[in-house]
Amino acid sequence: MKRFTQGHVNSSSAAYDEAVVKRPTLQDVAVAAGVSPATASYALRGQRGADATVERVRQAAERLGYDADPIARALATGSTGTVGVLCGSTRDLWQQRLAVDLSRALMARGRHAVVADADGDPSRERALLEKLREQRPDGLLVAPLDPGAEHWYDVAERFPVVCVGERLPRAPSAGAVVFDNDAGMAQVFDHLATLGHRRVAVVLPARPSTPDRPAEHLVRRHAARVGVEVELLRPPPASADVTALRDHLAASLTGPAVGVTAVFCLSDSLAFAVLRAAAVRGLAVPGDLSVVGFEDLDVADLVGPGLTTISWGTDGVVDAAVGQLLTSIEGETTPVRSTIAPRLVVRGSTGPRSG
Amino acid sequence: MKRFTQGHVNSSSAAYDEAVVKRPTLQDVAVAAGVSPATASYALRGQRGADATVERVRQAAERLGYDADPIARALATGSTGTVGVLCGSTRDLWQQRLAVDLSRALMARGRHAVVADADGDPSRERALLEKLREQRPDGLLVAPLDPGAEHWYDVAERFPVVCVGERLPRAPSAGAVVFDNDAGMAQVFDHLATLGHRRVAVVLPARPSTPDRPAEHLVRRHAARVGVEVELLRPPPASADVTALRDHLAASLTGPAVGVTAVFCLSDSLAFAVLRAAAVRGLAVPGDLSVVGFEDLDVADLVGPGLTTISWGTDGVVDAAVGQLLTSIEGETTPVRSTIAPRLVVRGSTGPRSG
DNA sequence: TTGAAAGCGCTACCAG
DNA sequence: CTGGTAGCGCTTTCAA
Repeated sequence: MKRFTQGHVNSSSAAYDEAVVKRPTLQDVAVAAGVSPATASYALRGQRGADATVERVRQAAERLGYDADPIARALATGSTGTVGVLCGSTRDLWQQRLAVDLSRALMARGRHAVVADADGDPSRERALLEKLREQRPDGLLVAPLDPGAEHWYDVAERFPVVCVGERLPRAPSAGAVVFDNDAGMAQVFDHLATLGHRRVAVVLPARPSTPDRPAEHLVRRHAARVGVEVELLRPPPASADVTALRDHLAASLTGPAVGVTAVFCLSDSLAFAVLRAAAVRGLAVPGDLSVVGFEDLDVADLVGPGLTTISWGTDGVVDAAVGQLLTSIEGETTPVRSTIAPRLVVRGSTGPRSG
Repeated sequence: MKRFTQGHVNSSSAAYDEAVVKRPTLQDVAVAAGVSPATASYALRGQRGADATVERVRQAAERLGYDADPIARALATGSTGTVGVLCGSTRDLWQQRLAVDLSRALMARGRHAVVADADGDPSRERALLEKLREQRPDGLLVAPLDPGAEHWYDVAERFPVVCVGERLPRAPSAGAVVFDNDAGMAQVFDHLATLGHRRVAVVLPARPSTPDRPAEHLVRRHAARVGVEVELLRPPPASADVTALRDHLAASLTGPAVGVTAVFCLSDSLAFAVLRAAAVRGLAVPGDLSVVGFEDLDVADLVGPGLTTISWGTDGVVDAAVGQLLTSIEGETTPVRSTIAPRLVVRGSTGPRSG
């Protein structure tokens, strides 16, 4: 068994344990190649050196199975290659997907992500932000629970930050990837109005502090434009629990939202909850109730049936976010905004009380 | 704007830019507290020192807003606090969930995860493993694409490794969290047989190299036990694409699997594909076809309808995996095995050609 | 109980 | 084109 040691040499009788081989260092490579550490360092990074020397160093490194210690490199250069990803809640399938996709994209670009999940709790969001900062990331990608919070300002002043799905009003220096909600809602309301729906419920995600005024405003404007009556539903943040949320919505369906023929949800996870609520109430979807989601998860074609959604092209979001962040890390200072365009995916929604 | 610098002091005219404040170091704290760096270091970690001294150092640190640089600490101690998580494919919703849950659990335990996703490609699995190793993680958590691959041996010899969902036959020193497939399949076949199904198709996940003999064997044994005839379906690895997989299975439904009344899928993602295939063929689920999944995703209650599943308690998996890994990192050398027990979740599956 | 000093492995300056 | 060397910020030994 050949095992490289890490850490202090004094840990156990390492030097005398033939099973333990010290991991080769740049020093070792330099000696093996008959050059100085400096030369070896430059050579391996292709920064300078005569071709012959570079080749010799490369061979030596290869032979020893050397590769640079990223920790030591990070300490020397001050850049860790790490990007912090902070999610509001990976219970939300869209964010879950976002988190893994961002990880993958970052790794493909030679960096690595450290994902933190606030799990719906704003105070945890704050704490995790602190933890991520301590890791000295090169930048931060956030899908905030509470975009209006004060702490984003400090963070954005110290690290390149790109925010996904929102703007950070308190942190003008942060980049952002936002959805063209205006266009998306236009499509949804046009669709519903065309089908003949006159009264629709709109389910807004709960916000820990700042209620989502802009979204609310857009909803009202578009509803008015196409002449449909809206009933705003705001399930409390507490109902992150699946059944609690379902029951809350089921109650709404017999209360404030009684008689609506369509429900427009501002996230797919909310749409799922509405589908569950409809099942509880014995309402057929899309027969009795048309349900529209505002994302487009892979499973959207299976649930329901007939969940119509807005697709925002996740790939575009990931590319834009990672792209922005990396240029920002590489020195660009002016914050950028990318906007993602919507595309309506109709899956068998119908007009009111038809089949 | 007050921005801490990272990296070499010589980068730009840092010293003369009043907007830039150098992040406080242990040295600074030591000076402020009137002690040596060594004393400060010990004091902050509560390792030694007179109470008064410790308190003084604490105050100084607090006042300066100091917190230790994890990079420097990692270099000095040889332990990075990082755990590599390598997933076979986060396209699979179960693994996607696993990845984020592991990240969360690790962070809660004071470490952080770097997740890599092989995305269904065994050669990428190998490459990513290499990348993760270079990060000098304290340990590795893997959900392998190809458990039989050679490279697991080397890795397991050099790092604490815990494998979830499988054993690594080539790496006896690795820990494992496995599912009690025997019990799970017993439940599934009992269930189907009780409902009166006589002929069921079983969809096995494609393996890049080693075909999953043990699973196949279990299937045959349990099928024989309850007297049902099985038709094994192995969609090719190439059909990772959603529609390709669906079409492949739809073809099977009119080919080898014609006339089956139930389909048992060894993962929920496969079950989803079967549901799509059934839709293509115009088969009602669970009326014409009962579908059983071998995981229990959160959305399982919505798809279908009536997807019966085996629940493996994700929390248990995560706890076991992280627990094993951390004790292994902390010095325990003997590999552990945890086994997760199954629980059948029946959602409206029916007997053959009934309603 | 405290401190001086030697690393950890690499990068980058500056001189040769 | 190359090499000495001074850090990066922390931990840990060993002596006081």
